[in-house]
Amino acid sequence: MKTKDKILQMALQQFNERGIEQVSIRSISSALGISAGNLTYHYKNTDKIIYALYLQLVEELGRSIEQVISQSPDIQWLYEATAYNCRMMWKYRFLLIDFVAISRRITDIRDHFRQLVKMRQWQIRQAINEMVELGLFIPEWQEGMYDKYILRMIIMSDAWIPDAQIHFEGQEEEIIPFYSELIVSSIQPYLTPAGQVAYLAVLGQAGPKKITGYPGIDEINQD
Amino acid sequence: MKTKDKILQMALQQFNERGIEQVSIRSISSALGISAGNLTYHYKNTDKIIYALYLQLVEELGRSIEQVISQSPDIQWLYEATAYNCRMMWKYRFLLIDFVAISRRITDIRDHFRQLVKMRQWQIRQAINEMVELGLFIPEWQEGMYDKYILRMIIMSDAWIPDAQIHFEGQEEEIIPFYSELIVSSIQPYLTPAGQVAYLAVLGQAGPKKITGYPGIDEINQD
DNA sequence: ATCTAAATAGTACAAGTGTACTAAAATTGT
DNA sequence: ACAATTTTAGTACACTTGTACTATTTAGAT
Repeated sequence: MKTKDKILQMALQQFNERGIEQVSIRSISSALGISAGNLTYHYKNTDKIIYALYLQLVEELGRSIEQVISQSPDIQWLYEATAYNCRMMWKYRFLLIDFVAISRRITDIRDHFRQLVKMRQWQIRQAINEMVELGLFIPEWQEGMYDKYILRMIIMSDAWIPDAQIHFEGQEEEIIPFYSELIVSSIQPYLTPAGQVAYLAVLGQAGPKKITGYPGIDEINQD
Repeated sequence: MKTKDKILQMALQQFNERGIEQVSIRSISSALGISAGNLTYHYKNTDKIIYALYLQLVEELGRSIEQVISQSPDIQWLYEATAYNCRMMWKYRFLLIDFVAISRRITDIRDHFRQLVKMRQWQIRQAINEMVELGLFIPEWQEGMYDKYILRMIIMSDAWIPDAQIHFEGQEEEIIPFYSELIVSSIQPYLTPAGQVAYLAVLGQAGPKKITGYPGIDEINQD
């Protein structure tokens, strides 16, 4: 593996584990057993590394969109797209955890991200429109109803990561399925009876119906 | 005003404007025109200041809960409680923007916050149960439906701040009403017809029905 | 008025950071 | 084989940060 890739790999690991403030050119280089001078040859500073990793994330997200845009959307598709997105977000979670700080330092990222969100909004909107046609989603009975829903969904799809970081400790394997399902479950009240059936079928094969493991949930239901 | 309070005030301002990494004992003290040595006399380091500000937030949030817990919940109550929370969150927004970084540095905050979330979950659960009794919310027709909803709502009530920070620039006055309504609007599909009426009545007096201003929303609806 | 504690200023230090620079080593093309 | 380029190591510097410490001023109590 090229040094340049090894740097990105190690940087990603350290960013995710420690947060961006605790990672420096020296911490990465010493972990890799290379000199700091060598690292600065490849990446002038940590901001350049962050930017490179951001581009990686965008590319990986884009790849999923291409894959998925060909077929016509259904509940299964929605679930898988969400799960895939969650996995990618988790892989690059430091970006979302420190996103405001990062976007303050690297304004290119903020500008690009804004575009990305617009694209995602548009794509989800198209998918919902199609699924209304297909009789899976109920028609929009209040103006702006689905726009708001989409916005909440997009915010949620970034926000679960800080939440997971705070409330889960250790048990990493459970995190992705838990939050994937939590996010997808927000569609439930917008489904037609036919959509409900499809949703439950997907859930039946993919995940549990009851959320457990999240600290606090179980205690609520005891009484 | 006591120096100790002036420090907190200035620190809050700088934290919100620059993010925690860009604020130091020296930046605060020089802005106040006092010596760094003096500041360390009151607060040993920035972490102590952050913790003090966190306690302030918790106290202000708690005050709203007390006020509100006496009366029986309705849609109006839900809206006002949400708006009040949003205002408080925004006032201490740096805490939520950098929450993961902060909770890594000050583990007391993380532990306390976990408790706080549990409390909020429980309170919302009680309120929803009551509003189901009152015929405003539909009965829970799927196991765990409201638990998931509550969790999404709580995540959202912290997550809108980073989103606002990225997508809004300048126009601060619009932010709170916009996101308050976005959060509250998530209840809509869970309302009974009677609940709908109450919800629309509250909206009519408090905010616009259509979301505008959020970059991207308007473009979606052009076609 | 004086004694004591609180509050403030100022200085010094060790540690860490990005940056710039030089020189050696490795790789590549011809 | 050799020249040119890329890659690597190492060093030095200016800057910032938290921390510790001393000395001075201010305020309050008796």
